[in-house]
Amino acid sequence: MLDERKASILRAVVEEYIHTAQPVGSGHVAQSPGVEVSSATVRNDMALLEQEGYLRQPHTSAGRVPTDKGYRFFVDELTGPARLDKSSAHQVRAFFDTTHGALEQMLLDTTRLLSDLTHYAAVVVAPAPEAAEVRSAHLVGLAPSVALLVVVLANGVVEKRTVELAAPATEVELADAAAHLSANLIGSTLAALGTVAPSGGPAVDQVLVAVKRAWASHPEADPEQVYVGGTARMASAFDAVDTVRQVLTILEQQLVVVSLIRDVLDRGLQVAIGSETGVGPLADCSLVVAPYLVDGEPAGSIGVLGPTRMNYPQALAAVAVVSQRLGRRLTEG
Amino acid sequence: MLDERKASILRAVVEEYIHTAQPVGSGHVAQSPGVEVSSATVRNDMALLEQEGYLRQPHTSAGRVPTDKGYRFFVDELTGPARLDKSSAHQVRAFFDTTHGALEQMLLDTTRLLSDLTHYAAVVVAPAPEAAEVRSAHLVGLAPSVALLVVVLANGVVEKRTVELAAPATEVELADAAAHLSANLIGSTLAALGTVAPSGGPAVDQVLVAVKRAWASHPEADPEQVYVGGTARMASAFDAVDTVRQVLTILEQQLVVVSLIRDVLDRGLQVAIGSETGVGPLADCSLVVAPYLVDGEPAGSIGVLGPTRMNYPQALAAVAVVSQRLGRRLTEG
DNA sequence: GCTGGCACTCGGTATCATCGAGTGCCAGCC
DNA sequence: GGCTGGCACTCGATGATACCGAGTGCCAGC
Repeated sequence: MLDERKASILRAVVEEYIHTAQPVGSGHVAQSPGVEVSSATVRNDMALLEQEGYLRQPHTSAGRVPTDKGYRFFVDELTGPARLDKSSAHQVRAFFDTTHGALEQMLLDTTRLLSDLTHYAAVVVAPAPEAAEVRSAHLVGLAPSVALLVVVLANGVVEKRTVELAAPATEVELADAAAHLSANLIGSTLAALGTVAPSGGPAVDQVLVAVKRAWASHPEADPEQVYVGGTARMASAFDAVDTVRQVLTILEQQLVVVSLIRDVLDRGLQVAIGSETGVGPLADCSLVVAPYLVDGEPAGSIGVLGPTRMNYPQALAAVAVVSQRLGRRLTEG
Repeated sequence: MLDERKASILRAVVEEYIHTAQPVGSGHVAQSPGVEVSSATVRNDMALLEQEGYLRQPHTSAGRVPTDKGYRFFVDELTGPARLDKSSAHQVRAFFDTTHGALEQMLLDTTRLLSDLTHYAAVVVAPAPEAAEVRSAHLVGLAPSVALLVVVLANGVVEKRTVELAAPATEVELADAAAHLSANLIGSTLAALGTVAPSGGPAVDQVLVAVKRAWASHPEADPEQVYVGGTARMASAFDAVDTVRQVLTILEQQLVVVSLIRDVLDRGLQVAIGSETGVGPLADCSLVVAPYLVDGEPAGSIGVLGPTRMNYPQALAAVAVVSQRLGRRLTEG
């Protein structure tokens, strides 16, 4: 696609621009290691690279800046699998060795870790509760005809739903219904809730119907819990306050974030660059994502959001390592 | 403290500055309703107001800007209890009439509501779990010597702790321990957990000891859950991207936010202006807070964080109304 | 004690020249 | 043919200069 020299020149432009955030001129590129030709030759090639859409000139007679396509080529072809530097690797290890407590807290802390590693904003999508095995189910009365369904999953997550009963139920009836639910659900996933058979007793069945209805009406009360951290980093990444505002607005919409990440993963990508995200306000942002596996199955995903001129090798390495360690940690339980 | 005319002039400066974000000159003030003197007189008074610390001149021969002390006087003496405008009041009512589902989601949505009403960032501190009555307690085995303590509170909150057992326990032993806990806790608060007496059986007692230890080591795994919303609004409030970054950094530190709010309330204040917050990076921010009552008892608090030149009457009204409605909604259950 | 008048300040804006990094192009060299 | 040095050109950034006007402090007078 690109001959070797053009590729080297593109690499030099991208790396320099990531470093300085200033348009890169032919002189600098000619002096880069890996480029052994004169600035005039570089100029010719840069003009071609611009024609082919890899580079862009902010103004006539300024240096060149990579386009999304340029970054894409850099990420796909010019960047090998990178390793985390020593201190970062140590930081990751220390984090997963010492982290403790509830899953939710760990996931939130993981956004901090990722953000510290990369200096960009970080997101962590929690494991889908549907995938985990049920360990126990309880029904607790809160008011005469309001109960709370509490389901404990094997990974330590607790799911709950408010259940509005058609008629008041006694503690005993609730306990019977819970026992029936437990008997049918333990060992399978929450998805099996829809197919639980009636138990026989009318009072208990009334409760079961209400439980099913409560579940069906909010199957995803946590539509896919997502944790966001390091948003303040976005303010360092851009100097236009309006860009910052737009990006923050996106990050506040959990639904958008989740579907964005899912979409990127569904396309088989690790990185979405600028307009590839499909989200207008993120035109100047790139997203690096990775799923994490629990018990060998994809459970959730993590990601890093930064400016398009992000340090891709570093971000990719950080996301890869953290997703792997997080998966391992959650598999251990 | 300030004679009537000076107060009127200060009011005019504050209101104008809140509106335009530009230093206010004597000419504009003289034309304001409520000020019936010439600009020369206004100038004299403004010089005095500056000497006394209510106003500040960004540069010689520019207009005046209120100081923290100026805002403080405005808030304390010049601003009566304001009412929410019609559409906002309607928005609040509609929100609390239609909101449903889990407490957590409601509190998160409340930050959206407050942020929409005021156009500033909003925080909601959840009710302290210690205060709520226990409705049921369960112990679920996750691994041979790991169990999960799940406690359902009367307000629908579910508290959980991972419990590391000294020795493996059977399902029956866990159930016995849970029954013992339930018997001792139901009707009182979680604080009573520390004083639960042994049950007699050694296997069960082993579990009880582990439960107490788990609770004691993370009494506040949710140190005081806090929800933050509308952070993107901070990017509209300031034009220095660095100020935005600093404020966001603060908002990301839940502990800081919680203690800040608590501190303000402890001082008996509704509003903390600029340096009154005691947090350096918030020198250009003001915080408007209010507690909300559940069953007549202070349960949690809500707040709005904006620039010092915020619309105080509006923010105070919004916070007052929302805290009241939220408390009522949570009291109903 | 308030006001109109006046000299003064000084930040913001516009104009203009300069500078220099960077470009495109071309003739010449290997 | 392809690379290179050279050259004229572009144009954003920087800085000097002037100007404008909103705003001030002060003072004499009503």
